[in-house]
Amino acid sequence: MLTDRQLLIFQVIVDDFIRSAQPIGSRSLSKKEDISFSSATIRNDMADLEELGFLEKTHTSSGRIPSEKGYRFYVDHLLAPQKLDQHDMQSVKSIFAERLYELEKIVQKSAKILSELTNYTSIVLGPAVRENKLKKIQIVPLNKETAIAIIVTDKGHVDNRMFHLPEGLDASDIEKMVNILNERLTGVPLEDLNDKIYKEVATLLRQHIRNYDSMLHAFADTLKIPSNEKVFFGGRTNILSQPEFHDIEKVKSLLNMIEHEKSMYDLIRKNPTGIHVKIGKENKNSAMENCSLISATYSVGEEQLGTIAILGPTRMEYSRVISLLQMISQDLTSVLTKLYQNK
Amino acid sequence: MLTDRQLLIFQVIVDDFIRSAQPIGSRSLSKKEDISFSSATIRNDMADLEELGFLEKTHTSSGRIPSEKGYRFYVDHLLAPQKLDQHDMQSVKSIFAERLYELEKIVQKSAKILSELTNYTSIVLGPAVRENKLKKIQIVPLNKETAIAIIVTDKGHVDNRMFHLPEGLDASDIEKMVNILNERLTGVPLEDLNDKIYKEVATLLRQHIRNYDSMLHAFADTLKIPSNEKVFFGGRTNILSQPEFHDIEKVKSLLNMIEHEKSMYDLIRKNPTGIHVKIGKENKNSAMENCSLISATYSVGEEQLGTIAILGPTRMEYSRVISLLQMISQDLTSVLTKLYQNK
DNA sequence: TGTTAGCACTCTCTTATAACGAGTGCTAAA
DNA sequence: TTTAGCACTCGTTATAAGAGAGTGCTAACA
Repeated sequence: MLTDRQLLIFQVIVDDFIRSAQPIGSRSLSKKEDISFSSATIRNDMADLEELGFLEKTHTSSGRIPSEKGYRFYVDHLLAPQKLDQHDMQSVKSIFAERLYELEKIVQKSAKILSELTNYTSIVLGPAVRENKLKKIQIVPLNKETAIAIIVTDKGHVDNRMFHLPEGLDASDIEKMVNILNERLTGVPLEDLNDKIYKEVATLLRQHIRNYDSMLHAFADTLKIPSNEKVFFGGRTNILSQPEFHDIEKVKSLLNMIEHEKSMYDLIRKNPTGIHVKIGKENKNSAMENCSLISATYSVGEEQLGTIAILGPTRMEYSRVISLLQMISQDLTSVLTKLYQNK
Repeated sequence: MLTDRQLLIFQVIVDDFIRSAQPIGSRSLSKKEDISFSSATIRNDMADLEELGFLEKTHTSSGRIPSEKGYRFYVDHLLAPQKLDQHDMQSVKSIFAERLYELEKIVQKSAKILSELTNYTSIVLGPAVRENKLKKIQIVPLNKETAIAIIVTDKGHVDNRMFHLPEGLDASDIEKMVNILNERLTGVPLEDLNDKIYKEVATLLRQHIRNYDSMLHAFADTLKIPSNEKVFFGGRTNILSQPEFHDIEKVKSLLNMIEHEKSMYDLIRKNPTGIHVKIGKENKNSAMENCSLISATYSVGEEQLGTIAILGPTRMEYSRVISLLQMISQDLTSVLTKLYQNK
């Protein structure tokens, strides 16, 4: 469909625009090293590329910029897997240099490094806790009225909830309850805990514990609240240094969206394993019209754990960002697998 | 020093500027309802007020705006304690409407409501965990190599750290250790834990536990890391809707500063009990030159727990914000005291 | 037939100029 | 002491002109 020359021209336009953020015209293109045809020839090809929907003009007599369709084509067909340079490699490796045992810390540091390297905003979803399996439950009474339930999962996540203690309960009741819960619920995924408690543990509890009913409800209720999966950000305001966002009005809705963690979470969560690129309006979100989102998943063994993503302008350094994400997600996966695979 | 008329003029100028963000001149002032003198008279008084440093001009023939010194005078001497309107009152009360047991949740909700009411940025410091006292320690082994230490404090704060298990340790060792730790350390403030362990618990541990040395170190090391006190924000980007921050370059450093939680923490932490107003350069921070920070503390009983603050432009609604903070900090204090005072 | 040179035209951006409006300081009169 | 009047200042807005970078189209060229 496209001639080699058209491909070359298109590639040079995209690369140049990603660098400069300025529309590029036939005359300046013709002066480039890699290009040996006249500006008129280039103009003809540009007209063709525009007709195909790969290029756009900002006004009738301006240079061309890539369209969303153009970026899509660029990402799908023209992206040579680029090698990261020395500095990028080192920075990524530095994430794992310290001995960090806590998943959250590793994930947080990844977000920070990633945003510093790219000058875009990074978003990292912590592991999906709901699918973690219960390792241990503990109940610590604080005073006569309240207690804290502490839940530890097999992946080392710790969650805690305060709840109201019914009256007339003594320490031995709580101890019994904790024992029963641990005996019966260890290994159960967190999302199924509530169900399981009512179906399998309730009758057992009834036999051993006074005031079983109100205690069970108070406790089970706190389990219902989904533990909010954590979202970590790096460089939330990096977007401000991109020239396309120099207008406050344009940034506002975007920054608001970034601040609202829940919506970012929803945006990224559902991805299947692998690297995904969403360009401009492909993100079904008006605040992100001029943004692209590149995401990668990380896992422990076969089990997909979380997602790591970069949010930047559509004019993003796709090649480099993809390489970076690929590398980090691989490293994360292998480190975490080593840490948590062996039961 | 100042005549009544000058005071009146000054007050009207400040109030008007806080509303409109526009410099105000003698002629428009003279048209105001409360004012019955000619523009020339006002001009003379304005000149005096400027000479005293309370007013400034943006250029030679512009109207006047309050100077920082002016705001300071306004806050110190002209601020009538204003009653909050119905809507504000209700919103504040709504923070405590739900039965929230967890301190963090309450504090988080306060930040949210506060930023929504004021359209400024709210910053709330969670309780100073370091001063909490140990209620219970628990160690949950995850696998052969790692374990999680869980620390519960008397204020219901839960902290957890992963650490490396030395080899050749079995379950009974850990159990013994936990028992000893709980026996000896309950009631000790978190910040003293590390010290106390080496001084008082070490010898005891040595007698009962194999491999005592490496275990103790691994464990005590994780305690050393100060639990980062949490900072909650509301309306991080609200500042963008203030006209004085329409210029991206001006906002950038400010937003960066807000994103860097540590520096915000340091900015607010040290305040003594009560309400404090820092205007413009009184905040020793160049990014906050054009901002004011109003902060209030909240407590449990006599013990000061945390701080709640509002960051806005120097042109802030001082009166209303102060009233709001006063009210929230009182309510927070009384609710939390009720929750945690009774041991 | 594909490529190139030339030319008229378009649109943005910058710069200069003038007019307007809100404000000021000063002087003199009430 | 207060007020009216007046000349002056400075930012803002509107308008016009010119430069610069680009385009599309036509005609010549290899």
